[in-house]
Amino acid sequence: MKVTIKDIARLAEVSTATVSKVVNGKDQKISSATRERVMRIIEEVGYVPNRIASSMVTKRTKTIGLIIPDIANPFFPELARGVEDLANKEGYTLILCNSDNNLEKEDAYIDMLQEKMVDGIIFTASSSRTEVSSALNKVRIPVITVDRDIDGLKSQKQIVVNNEEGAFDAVSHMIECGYKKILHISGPMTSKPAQQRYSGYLRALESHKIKPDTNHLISGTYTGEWGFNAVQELITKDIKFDGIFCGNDLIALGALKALHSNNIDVPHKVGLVGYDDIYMAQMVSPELTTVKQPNYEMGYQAAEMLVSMIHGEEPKINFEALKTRVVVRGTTCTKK
Amino acid sequence: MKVTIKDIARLAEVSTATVSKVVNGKDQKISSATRERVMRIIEEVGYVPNRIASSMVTKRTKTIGLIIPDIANPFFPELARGVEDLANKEGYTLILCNSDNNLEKEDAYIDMLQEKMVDGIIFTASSSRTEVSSALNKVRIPVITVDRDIDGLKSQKQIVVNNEEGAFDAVSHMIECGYKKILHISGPMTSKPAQQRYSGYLRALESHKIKPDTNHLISGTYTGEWGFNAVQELITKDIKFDGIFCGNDLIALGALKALHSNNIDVPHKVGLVGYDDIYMAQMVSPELTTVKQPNYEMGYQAAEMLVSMIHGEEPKINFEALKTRVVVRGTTCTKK
DNA sequence: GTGAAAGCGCTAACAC
DNA sequence: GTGTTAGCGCTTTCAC
Repeated sequence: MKVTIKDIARLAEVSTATVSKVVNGKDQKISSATRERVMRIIEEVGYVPNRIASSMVTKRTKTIGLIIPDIANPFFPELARGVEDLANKEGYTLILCNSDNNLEKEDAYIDMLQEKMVDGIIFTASSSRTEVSSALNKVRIPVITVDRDIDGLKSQKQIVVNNEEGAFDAVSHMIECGYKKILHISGPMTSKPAQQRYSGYLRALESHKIKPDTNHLISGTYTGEWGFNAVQELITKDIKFDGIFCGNDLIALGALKALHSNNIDVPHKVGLVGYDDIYMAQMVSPELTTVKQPNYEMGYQAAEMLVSMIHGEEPKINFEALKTRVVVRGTTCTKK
Repeated sequence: MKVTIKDIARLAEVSTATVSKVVNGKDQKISSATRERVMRIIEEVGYVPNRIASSMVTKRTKTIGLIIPDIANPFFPELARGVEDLANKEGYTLILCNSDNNLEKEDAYIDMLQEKMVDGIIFTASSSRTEVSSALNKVRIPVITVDRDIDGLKSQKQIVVNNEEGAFDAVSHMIECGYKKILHISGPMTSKPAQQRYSGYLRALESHKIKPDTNHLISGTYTGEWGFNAVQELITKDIKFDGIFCGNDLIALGALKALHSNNIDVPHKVGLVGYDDIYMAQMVSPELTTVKQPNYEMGYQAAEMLVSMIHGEEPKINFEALKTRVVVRGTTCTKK
């Protein structure tokens, strides 16, 4: 039989109220004699407070939910880690949900998290979500969206990165290196970041007076396989290019592999730039030039914002667009 | 104000017991007229059942905890994904905890998970854990250890892979390719898997009558940086080798990078084998020969086992050692 | 088929 | 400083 606060109270010959106070550190008014006695008993019998029961009365579970497409996608572990670190620091616990970019799964998780009475939700909407669902709309707890904003989500708080600018900087860098025919292998164009990176790419070309190629945009999925296949096809179809700006690092790594297997010299014949700066970007050779996304920070700051909302503080900022940075490594310049 | 089961009962002019039954599908004995009325009201007012309150009485939270060293380490996302998939399928929710290989953090999480009344825990012990802590010992809910077993954990159920055999197979493969001086760059030798892989490595050499080099074992951490540095040092110190068996893929990828930057031809001059078969192993060129760890399956099966224990079924097996498989790719053979 | 009522383990207001 | 007590929202037994 589980030992409860009543057992401790009985054994220590105090009331449950007293035990509750010492367990929760609200023991300024408890004499140190009783405090110590209570603590000794707790230790002796191995009492574990039931936070579920506390939650019943406090209306706080000290739990937050994180909904992402897929933790196995290298973009998300760091984000998740950032969230968990802040959560842990603030005494919160993290429920992890993988939506697989599936709207129904997303909605099911949103409902479930609310049933479990989480105090708030951090949410990376799937790339296919274009508008607010009814599940999302009836949420009455704080929600922060990360990386991808959702049109029409009322009183929305969000953490995003400046994708347009990041892409602009990356492509400008490529142009300055001297690459002339730069294509863009992107992720699914339904996703906001993909759209934004694409506009940044276009703006960079424009501002350098370069007219984009007819076939400049090749859109697919955010995977290494896609990057590999896209480049293979380019080569098969004999489409010319001397630079590729990729929608993310996975695509770029796949592209790099395809370039290598076709004996195309990177960076001398073709320049290659990714996006995200995942761990692996530095583990290939040549190392991948990419746009550093502050993934960990996004998670951490989102959690920070969420916790402050949970505590009832209106966050100073509703919208934080974190800065990206082009990290020049071995797949660009050294040039030509 | 939150709407509760009482509100629904009042609005539908039934008792809370009836509402409870329809919400939980125990409505065989409820007339379809009332059932539908109740469901309509629930829908109309947007009632969300409070599972915390149910948990109070059912003593079930339908939540499991997962403690791993670090979700940002590429080994764990797949494992976590496997756990979450099974959990979700069975109606469980996953709490994610990163221990950073820190025993205190681990113990704190163990306590916390119990306070939150999770129904069970899946646990990858940190590489520094050599014995059962008191926190771990007073756990009264099902625990499954994954990947790393813990000496002395009573009534332990575990999922591990056969590390010794995996290493044996990998090194045998290298020998058969013709590599003669094969070194082992390992992770921390305090960790069980590291020890087991090392014995597999030794056994393979022995069984092929090869005497290990004086400097054959170079142990460090499970990171790409370590692999890179280890190889650099080997080269600086002018230690000869024509094969490296690495403790994991990260180390191998780092090693590959160092080999490339020193213009050492892989696989013709040096053969290289990793361990784990992380996603990135196929994204480098040449693609990495490695030992496939069924990470996803480990997570999935661990969760399966855990759920069956939660349901009170003694699992048929207490100990499941999953098979590994050598995946021959571009960093070995093609030989010499 | 449906409802009344007890109680899960805890906190917080208030009394003493 | 410490105790009494009324719930928190739900499930479940048992009676009708």
